[in-house]
Amino acid sequence: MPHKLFIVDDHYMVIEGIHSLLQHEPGMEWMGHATHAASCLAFLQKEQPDVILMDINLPDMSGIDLCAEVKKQYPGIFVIGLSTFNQFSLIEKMMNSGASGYVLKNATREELVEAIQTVLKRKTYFSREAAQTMRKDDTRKIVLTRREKEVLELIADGMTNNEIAQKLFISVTTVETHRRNLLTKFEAKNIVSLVKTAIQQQIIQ
Amino acid sequence: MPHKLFIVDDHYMVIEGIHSLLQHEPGMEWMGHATHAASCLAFLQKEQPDVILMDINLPDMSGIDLCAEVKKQYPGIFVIGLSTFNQFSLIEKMMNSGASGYVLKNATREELVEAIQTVLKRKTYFSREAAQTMRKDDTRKIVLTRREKEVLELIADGMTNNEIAQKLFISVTTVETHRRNLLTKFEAKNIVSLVKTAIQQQIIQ
DNA sequence: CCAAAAATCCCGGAAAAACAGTATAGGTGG
DNA sequence: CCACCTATACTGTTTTTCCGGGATTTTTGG
Repeated sequence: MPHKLFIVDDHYMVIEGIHSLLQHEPGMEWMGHATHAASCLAFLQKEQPDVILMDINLPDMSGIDLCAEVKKQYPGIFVIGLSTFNQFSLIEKMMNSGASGYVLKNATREELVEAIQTVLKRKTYFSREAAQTMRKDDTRKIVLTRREKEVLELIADGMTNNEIAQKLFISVTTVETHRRNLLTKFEAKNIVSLVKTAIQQQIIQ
Repeated sequence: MPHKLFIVDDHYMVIEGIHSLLQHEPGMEWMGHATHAASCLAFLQKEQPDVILMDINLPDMSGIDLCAEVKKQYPGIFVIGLSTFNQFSLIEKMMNSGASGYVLKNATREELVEAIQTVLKRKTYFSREAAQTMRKDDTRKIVLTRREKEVLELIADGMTNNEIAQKLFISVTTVETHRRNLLTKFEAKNIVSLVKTAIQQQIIQ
């Protein structure tokens, strides 16, 4: 029985490209595609593939959330994340949503085939460059509490400690403490450089 | 005589996808592809296409710089920018490098064909969403002087006015003046929010 | 239930940024 | 050649951040 494959990506040229790359691959059945999350979920109500290749940047929902939803409703489907971005934070979030693998869009046909075959064996697959990113992990993870992230976002919006205190109905000194803890966690010498690295590391937008 | 087409993109699936989408299009000859800037330039020394579809994110050089180089050496070749990102700054830079059009990667086959046909008539083409982005241009352009950008970068790295003054061999008060001018230009209430918008608008990295 | 983590709060002082107001030298382009 | 932009520089005041010390209460997970 051939393994059924489905792809979710908003780029027609990528869908067409993967279709073309895999069309002569034995043991794989092309079930079709969706260009957004909603149509993907609608399709799954009727038919279920064995593997979904899922882009992270979709117009209506992030691939990360879509993956979590799919795994919740259909735990048996294996999801492979597909993205241009070779970022630790993205790969990590995708895997936490239950994905079985992550493939960059510069993957070769061979990598694609290997990814699909590997996840079907209930193993995890990363394309070469993605695996490299996961290995080095030089930017060791900065973990913020809910409140700290909230305060950081307001700081990044240009609010002063005083304004933040009023907005959150807490004392200025508390805001000041959060600010100091943030500086320690980021090992930053001031808030400006902190905000820069927070944006670069996708901690805030 | 069919129009010769070449594509530069580091994503095999995109190359394959475009090839597949355009293979039955009459009047177009597929010349081949390159996955990085160097091999593109090498190819052009032997043969020249009429149109190049050029990705902006290449491993060895930005598509923006590659486009400028290609147009300098071969002004007769029409370049169409190709990218995931629908950002004003990118589209603008690509057009300033001499591109004739800009197509997002979510373009349909019809848009691709139209883009190629349009640029061959020496006209400019934008895919639907890219055109939208160019039209609204709500973030009216913030123009910084060379020195202001230099100072801004140092500020964003967490340096104080004093440190910057020493580094640039100018007075602290001069740095302070630059800082004030930056705040005025960005209409920001402090440097933190300024740095945030500067990163978002790709003015700094 | 209890320890750890998270969130809250306080003082005081030094350092830096923000704000207001001015000014001058040098280069560029119409 | 003259207006305009750019880069430079200064004085003084107010506001905000940064840093040194704490401390208490609430929440959460094993």
